[in-house]
Formats: sequence, C-alpha cells, structure tokens
Amino acid sequence: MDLRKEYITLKKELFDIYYRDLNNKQREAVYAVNGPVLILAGAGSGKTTVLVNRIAHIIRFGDAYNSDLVPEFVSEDTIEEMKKARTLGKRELGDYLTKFAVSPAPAWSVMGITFTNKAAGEIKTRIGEIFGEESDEYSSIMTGTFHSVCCRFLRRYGSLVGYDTNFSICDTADSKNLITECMKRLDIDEKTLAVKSVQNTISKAKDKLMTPEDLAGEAGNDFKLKKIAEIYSVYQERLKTQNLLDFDDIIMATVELLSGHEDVRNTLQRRYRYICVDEYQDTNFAQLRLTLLLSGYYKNIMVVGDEDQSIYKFRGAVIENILSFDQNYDNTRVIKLEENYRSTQTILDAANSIISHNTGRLGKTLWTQSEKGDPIIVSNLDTQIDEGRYISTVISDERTKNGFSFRDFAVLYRMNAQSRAIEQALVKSAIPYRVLGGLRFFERLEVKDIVSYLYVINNPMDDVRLRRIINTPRRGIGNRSVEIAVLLAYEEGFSLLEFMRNARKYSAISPSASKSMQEFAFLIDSLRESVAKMTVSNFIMKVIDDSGYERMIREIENKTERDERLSNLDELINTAKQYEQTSDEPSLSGFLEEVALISDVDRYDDEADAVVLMTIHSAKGLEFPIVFLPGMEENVFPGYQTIMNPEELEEERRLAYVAVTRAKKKVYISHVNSRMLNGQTQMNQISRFVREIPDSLIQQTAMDSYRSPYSSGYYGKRTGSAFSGKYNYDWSAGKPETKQSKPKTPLEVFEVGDNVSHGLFGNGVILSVKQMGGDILYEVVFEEHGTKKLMATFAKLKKIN
DNA sequence: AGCTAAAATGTTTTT
DNA sequence: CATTTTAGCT
Repeated sequence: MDLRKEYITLKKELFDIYYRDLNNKQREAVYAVNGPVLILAGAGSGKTTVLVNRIAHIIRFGDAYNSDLVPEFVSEDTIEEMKKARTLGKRELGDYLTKFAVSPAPAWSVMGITFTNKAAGEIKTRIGEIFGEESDEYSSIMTGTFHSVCCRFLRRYGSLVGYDTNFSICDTADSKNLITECMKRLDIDEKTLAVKSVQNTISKAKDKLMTPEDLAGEAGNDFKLKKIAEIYSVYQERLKTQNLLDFDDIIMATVELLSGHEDVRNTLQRRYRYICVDEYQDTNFAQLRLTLLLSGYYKNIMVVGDEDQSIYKFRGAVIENILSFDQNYDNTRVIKLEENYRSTQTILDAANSIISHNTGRLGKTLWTQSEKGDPIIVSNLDTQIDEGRYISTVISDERTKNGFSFRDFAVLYRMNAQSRAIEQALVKSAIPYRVLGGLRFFERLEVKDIVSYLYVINNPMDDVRLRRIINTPRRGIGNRSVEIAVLLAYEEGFSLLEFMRNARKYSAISPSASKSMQEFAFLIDSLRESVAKMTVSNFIMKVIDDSGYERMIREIENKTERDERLSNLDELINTAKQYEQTSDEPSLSGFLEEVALISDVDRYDDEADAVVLMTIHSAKGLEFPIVFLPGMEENVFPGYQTIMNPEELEEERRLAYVAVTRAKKKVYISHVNSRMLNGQTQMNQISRFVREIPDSLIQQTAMDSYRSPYSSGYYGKRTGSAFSGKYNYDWSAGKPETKQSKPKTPLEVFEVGDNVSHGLFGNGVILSVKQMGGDILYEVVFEEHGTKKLMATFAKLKKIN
C-alpha cells in the first residue's frame, strides 16, 4: 500500500525535477492538462515557455502528472529505479518519464493559436527542438494566427459557406476600394458618409458576427446606420461574387461554417482535443465564438493573456473576453504568472506604477529577482530633430562604453509618422536601422501592383485587383472606359475580365479602348496558362516582364526612386523564393495567402545587427535590452483623439505599459518642446504617463524642467535648470541658436454665451467651457457648421460682439 | 477619352 | 507634408 503512495509521490517529484527550470506557477500551468485553464501572464513572465512546455507535455505525457493510476504490482525495485532516475540528464529523464504517460495526445490534435505568425513559428521551432525537426510531432502540430488557422479550414470546407476553395483575401485598402464602388452604385455621396467610417462600422459589425440584416435591424431610426447596412449588404454580395474575403470574413465565415454544419463541427471538435490561445485579451467577439465552438466537445482549452496589455480595442478586441472567461466554461482553473524574467526591478516598478492608474483590472503586480538596474532616463529636447540626434548619440555611446550591439536597441513610438526624424538622425550617424510597419512592404505601390496581377491570375473573378492594374502600366484604358465596362459587366453578369475578352462587341466602349482591353485579357489568359509550369518566383519575374511593368519602372527619370522600386520588386521575388523553400507544397495561391496574412513583424529578423524602429503596437510580444520611447507628450501619447475619452485613455495607458515592459535593461524616454506634426508645430506638455512614474525611478537629463507641479499650467520653459544627468550632450551643435520656447501669450478666455469667430468655421456661440489639463475645451455652435469641440490653444477663437 | 499638372484635404494603432 | 481629387490640356 505504501509503495503505491510512494510511487505517485516519486512520479510527481520526477516531473518537478524534469521541469526544474520553471517556477511553481509555470509548472502548475504545464500540468493543468485537462479542462479550461486561464493563465494571466504578466509581461515577460515566460508565457511562451509555458505554452511550449505544456504542448510538449500533452503530447508526450498526457495527464501523467495528475493521474492516480498505479501499475498493479509496484515492487521495491520499481521504486529504486525511480529514485535513480532523479539524477538523469534532462533528455534521458524525459524519455524515462514517457512510461508514465496517460492518454497522451497525438500532435495533430493540438492547436496553438497565437497573435503573430512569428510567435506561431517560434512555438513550432521550440517543439522541433524537443522532438526533432524530422519528427511527426514537428510537422503535424497546428499553429498559426486566428486568420491563418481559419483559412486552412475554409480552403477545405469553404464551399459549404459559399466560397470557392481558391478564394483570395482582400486587405484593408482593397476592401476600401470596393466599399467606395458600392457607395457609388447606391448613389451615396462620400461627403455625407466617409468611406473610412463605413468600413469601420462594417468591420465592427463583422467582429460581432452581425449580418447586413442584423445591422439594419439594430439601426432603428438611425439614418446613417441604415445606409451603412445597405452598403454592407451590397459590399458582401460583391465580395462573394468575386470570391473574396476580407480579414473579418475569414473569422466570420469560419464561425458560420462551424455553427451551421454539424458534421464539420463534430469532425473538428473531435480532432482538436487541445486548444491553446495566446494573447486572449485581444480577441474579439467572433474569435471568442470560434474558440467556444472549437473547444465545445472536449473543453480542453487554455487561454493565455494579460488584461493590462489589451491594446486592440479599436480593432474590436473585447477585454471582457478574458475578464469573464470563467463564465463561458465551468470549473475554470486560473493561474497567475507574476514573476518577470525580462526586466530590471526599476523598469517593472515604473510599469506597475503607470498601469496602477487604470481601473477595472484583475490586478497583478510584476516582480523580479533580478537587480534594481539603472533609472529610467527622461530627457527634454527642443525639437524632434534634437530628439533624433539625442537617440543616435545615446546609441553610439551605449555601444562604445557598455558594449551593446545595434540589435539591442529598439525605438518604439505611437505613430508611424514619428519615425522620419529619427531615421534622418540615424542615417547621419551611420547607424544601421530597420523600420517595421509604416508603409508595409506588401503595401508599397509596385509590390501591390505585381501582387494584384498574381491575384487576378489566381482568381479571374477578382475585379478589385483587376481594376488596380487595368491601366498600369498605361495601356490607353482610361477611367471612363473602365466605368462603362464595370457597369456593363455587372448588368450582363460577367466578371470584368470575362467582359474584357469580348469588349469589342460593345459599342459603348471606344474601339481603341476595347482593343486594349482584349489585348490585356489575352495577356492575363496567357500568363494563366504558364502558372502551373514554373515556380512562383520565376512566374513573378515573368509577370513583371510580360506586363511591361519593368519597362515602365526603367523609364522613371529619378534614379533613387527607380532603384528603390526595382529593389522592392527584387525583394518580392526573394520573398517568393523563401516561400518556396519553407512551404511543403508551394503554389501561387499559397503564396498569395501568405502575402495577405503576413505582417511586417513576422518578417522581422532579430539576427541582423541593426537598430529597429516600430510602433508600440507592433512591438507587443518582443523584447529589447534598450528601449527608446520618443514623443512622450500629451496629444501624441496619449494621442489627442483619446484624451477626452476615459476608456480610450486607459487603452493608451495600457499601451504605455506595453512600451515600458519591452525593455530588459534600460528605458530612455524623451519629449520635446515643439513638434512638427501634420505640417503644424505643436507645443505639448510631457505625457501624463511619464508623470505617473515615481520620481525616485527617474533620472532627468538635458534641459528638463518638466517636473513642475500639475497645477502650474505651463511647463517646458522654467529657466536656469542645469544639465543634471550623466549624458550631457551639446544638442544645439550645428545650429546657430537654440530657440527658447516662447512664452505663450495669455489666451483670451470665453464664457458660455459669448459670440466668437473661427478661421474655418465662421461665427458661433460658446455652448460649454471645460478645463482640460493646461487647456480649455470649448463646445461651440457655429452658424454654418454645427457643434464642434475645440481646444483653446489650437482653435484660435476670437471674440466678436 | 486619356494624361498631366495644380489644388485641396486630411491624418493612430493592424490581422 | 503627402496623398488624393479635380481641372485643364492634348
């Protein structure tokens, strides 16, 4: 009897030894194999390690740890053997432990959904390290983003929900074009209803799994919403006839597939016994439904997330998904990972302090065993040119004095537009760097054009892409002819390409245009015939050549521009070559899917020795020894759109939390007195997020004086404060004179009922006055332009009588 | 009808 | 400031 107990205790001990690199909480998460598990993982708490180990654990040992199963006869010898195993090496111990396995799951029955393809790839690589890259486990495990996983389902079962299996994915820009077209068809003026907001509303509706009818139903008397529902309806119909899905459709159609087709649902629910979802705080309603459906049979679902890092509300993420996970599943096990392995205590204290200003948190406090580390360095510069120079000087300094490499630095900003000034400074200092995001690679004009050719060749119904390339390079098919062709094609029920093949039969198209159209259709048709005969990369070269695109680019006068474009096309070809090597069955449609779903961060390679510049959003999930946070100013970060809205402000604060927690060793924060943004010079106060960091964690450098108390309105111009930090650079070198920021002329103050005039909106009456930080918010009713909310500093209102 | 050049306009974050 | 829209020119 006692032997049996000892057997169980020893078995657990051996597993604990095997996972000795993990802490107690992490181990608990790995052992929690069956049933719903919620892991609240703070930044840098080793959640990828947990995810990988847990998946491997499920595959190798199943529920071995928790099981009370004991062989019928346990002898002293067995116990002795187990005791000896304590000293085995990691690998041998792992092999030994497989004999305790209890219903281990085949690798193909485990699904890991992550936020980026890169994270998915990392999980796969680490699974490969455990099982070997040649193993079945490595090749059969299903990892990917929500979108890539859903695409795989739709390629297989898409016909059940009305999509042909060679469907294409339509990105945001393409979908915007299509919506514009739909609005034209419905005769809705773009000025009364902005395309962007229509697109946004439709996207949000899809996130909530609402059909056009649902949206119309919810609209009630809301005229605008009714119109949008109408557009949505037409848009959806157009997408379907062209065999296109937008990003939201990918999820929505998969949910539709699973909820509407019991047989498919049963098959998939039983196939995927274990589901793991990463970054759960950023899932939207549709994704929640999807996970509920997939895990509906076994309910073995583990979600990992951090409510403090939820930064995609604007994209439909519902933070409640993680906050109320336990309401969707009975007997949820909750495990909190709070020990941080990434940052110094100072960085964590700063991050904790910032995030503590948010309400509605589950509450988590990161701690670490590592040292206190250097203080957060806060610098005040005059302009963003100085800011760029400051950053490049610090990089050179840290590199020469403290032995860091270029790859150890990341510059994280709120908006892509901020990268320019920093790039210029880095170029001047000859510091190698890469920018992620911004004009994303696949969104560059020439890349998009060639990819559009590929889309049309892959799916001839794709009118959206066809319209993009119909006259690029110039073929003498002008806008007017295209408009007519689209209209006629629609009436006759043809795709645009099909119509163009027979363009000459229609007298409405001018003879010269119809000739060009037929030639173009012939070009596409003949390219289509060679797709199967060559590799994707070779085919792309053929397209670039045959379409006349290369000739067009070579005719560009400007050398730099020409070379830039040619090198972008080269990179496209290289991407295709890479794809051919990594994919098991390379095909044009496979390549196109990758093109549509891959993000810039996925392409980020941390081996290259270069400083990396990206938005804070893109940086989520990454870490760097030294992080620069430029532009920590009110109206920039937090952005001016968010300042009025407490909820959005909290999201900005979470973003600040994400930013700070990317750093392992040091954080350099900077803010400037005057910033050129959108062609206007702004004078912004230091960001409230910096003020939320305790003084004791901060070291100020340069001419800072920002720490004036809240109440004393202005700042940035206290005189006489000396340089105080160890970094004492001459920022103004090379400039004739550094302009002291000018004292603001006291603004005229208005009261409710005052008559005022505005440069743009004309005359109006003050409706309300609200004190906002160091500024005043006026609500004004204008005679011509209705009610507007204006900040006193920017509006330049004048009193009239 | 198509192309080029000047005018207007509008700006967060992304799979 | 950089892209998109519109007016004028060929």
